[in-house]
Amino acid sequence: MLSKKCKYAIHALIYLAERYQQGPVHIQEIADRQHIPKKFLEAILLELRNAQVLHSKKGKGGGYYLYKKPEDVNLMEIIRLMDGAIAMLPCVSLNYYEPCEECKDEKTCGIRDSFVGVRDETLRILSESTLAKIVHREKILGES
Amino acid sequence: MLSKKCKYAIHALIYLAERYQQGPVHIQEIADRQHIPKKFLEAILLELRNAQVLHSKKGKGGGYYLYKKPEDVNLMEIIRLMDGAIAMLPCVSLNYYEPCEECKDEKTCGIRDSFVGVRDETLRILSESTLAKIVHREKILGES
DNA sequence: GTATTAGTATATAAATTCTATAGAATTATA
DNA sequence: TATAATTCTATAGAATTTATATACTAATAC
Repeated sequence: MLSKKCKYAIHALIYLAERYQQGPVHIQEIADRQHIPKKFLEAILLELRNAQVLHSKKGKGGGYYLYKKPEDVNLMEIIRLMDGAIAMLPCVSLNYYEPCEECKDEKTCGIRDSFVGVRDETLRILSESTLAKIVHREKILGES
Repeated sequence: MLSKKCKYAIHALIYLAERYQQGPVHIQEIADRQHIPKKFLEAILLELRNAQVLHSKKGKGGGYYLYKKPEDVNLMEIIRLMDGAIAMLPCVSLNYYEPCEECKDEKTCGIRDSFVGVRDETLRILSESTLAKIVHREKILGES
């Protein structure tokens, strides 16, 4: 399951994607509209800024705004930043690889293949899911 | 990521699948061979017994043994028993459904579709991965 | 220079995961 | 029937992660 942190991040980013190139948005506004504790949201947005997904502007009229294009930010990236590995086992993770303690020998491990398959399908779908597509989808669903 | 509990369960079940229909196996033996804390393993095996995956025999000469056929136990089932939902969001879980707090309206939610896709692919692969196939795969990999 | 806003550091609450302790109940067998 | 072997039960607590709150600092616009 995704952590709350990750879900908050996704919703905040969608909110900002809907306002792409319309200037900075206050943390407080995002917090209010998406029902996210403000201080928790600050930490989340900060991480996203450090990852160059967002930029921020301090002082009056300041706030956060999407730096990357909405079509260049996808769920795979967001989840990795917030929750870390997407794979179900450390030994099949591309970005957070670690050998399994329980596992004597990776080459003769009978379960690895299954989890490699799950990982690949998961990454394929999540990387195709960009903020642009999500915003577009919500617009269409909202109209019908 | 799978919990340790779940990984322990998978390895214990593989161990028992390799000894299917060869009589009860001691907890201690499984614990030693798979490097699992004995008391933790006890709790795990108990759950699997309550779920009718294993049966047990008490007293001298007792132990645990696989009750279901190895071809009828798959990773999907084991993970659900140990860790609960497999889906990444509660609102797309088949067995552990809950509405998302963050979500105002499921019908106009732009991310649901992606996670439904991930869930379906994951379940497909995991449900195809039976203990029988895993044991068979390890045998082949071990020989080559 | 004052109000507004993000940024930083730290504390703490809450929940989950993992492991350990102690002993009761059951069974085989000598 | 006594003994040893084993599962079963209950509970406690350590360790880790997740989530939230408090208080203050730094930058910016006007």
